[in-house]
Amino acid sequence: MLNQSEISSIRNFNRSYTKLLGILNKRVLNTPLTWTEGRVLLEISFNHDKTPIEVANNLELDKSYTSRILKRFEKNGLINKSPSAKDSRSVELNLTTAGTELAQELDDRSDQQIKDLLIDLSEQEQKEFFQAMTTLNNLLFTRK
Amino acid sequence: MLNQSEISSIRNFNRSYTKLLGILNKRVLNTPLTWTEGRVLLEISFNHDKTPIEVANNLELDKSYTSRILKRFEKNGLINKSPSAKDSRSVELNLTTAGTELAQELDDRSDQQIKDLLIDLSEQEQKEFFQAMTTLNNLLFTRK
DNA sequence: ATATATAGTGGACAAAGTCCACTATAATGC
DNA sequence: GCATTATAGTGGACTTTGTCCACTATATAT
Repeated sequence: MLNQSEISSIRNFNRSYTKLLGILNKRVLNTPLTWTEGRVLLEISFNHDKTPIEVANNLELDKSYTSRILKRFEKNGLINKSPSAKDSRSVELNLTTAGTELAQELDDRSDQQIKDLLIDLSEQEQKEFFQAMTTLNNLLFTRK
Repeated sequence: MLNQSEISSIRNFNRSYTKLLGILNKRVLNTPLTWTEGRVLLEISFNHDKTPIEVANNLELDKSYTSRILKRFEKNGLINKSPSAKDSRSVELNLTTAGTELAQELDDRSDQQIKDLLIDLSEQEQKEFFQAMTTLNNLLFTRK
């Protein structure tokens, strides 16, 4: 088991990383979307005909809250809703051209943010960074 | 420079870790404090005679928001405010006995959360985890 | 056919945080 | 020393973000 000093270091890293993620996530640069809205838009972009409930479940959002976001998206011409063929209670969501473009922009910016974050690291350090992150990912998230 | 697949992996890790930190941070178990309130309490516990503005700056909180939290803390008997000797516009913050106890409890719980997180890892894996996190910390936060 | 579960929506509310204006005091530039 | 400018703390008003509940319509299970 890790000792007290190691635990403290982990908590310290978590504090720093919380702050960093907060900065990365906070109002994605130069777009009119909040972080959650951005996640919703990207979620819809991943595949066609996703339903509101799928979006809500995948992102662990309240369905009511999700409904309002989607309504806004529709109003702003980012998505369109069509009645579901399989389930007439439900609707299928798809990005409009404008929505697709915005999703692409978000995606590009998010990539760029990561690149900017690592810009000061040497090639070697970037490899180390990636290795270390992969290790954490495996230990924390990919087991069971 | 990292390639697209590596960038995607990093973004994926960040999403997972955002979620994990969100769970860890969300309403610290069995206490009446929100995450931000917890941070404020711990911040005050770090050393004596901290001023509100120091708390606000250190945690990057709005001073008005901080003021309200502190007012609540005082009302609930967690801290007391005494006029600053150095600057008569300001006050010095100190934990009461109850505040100290609660801060200790928060601290203990936060430690325990980390331990719980790692409980399923072997000794060897915990060492790897710590190593990897230390690497990230060094590369991201401890340079310059 | 009836009971139960689920999808989507909106009203009402709560929590968390921001912005602005104000008072009191401190620090700075002459 | 005096005028100007900056800073600490507070509260009002507001926004953003998210939660909870109730309701309608449809689907699924018995």
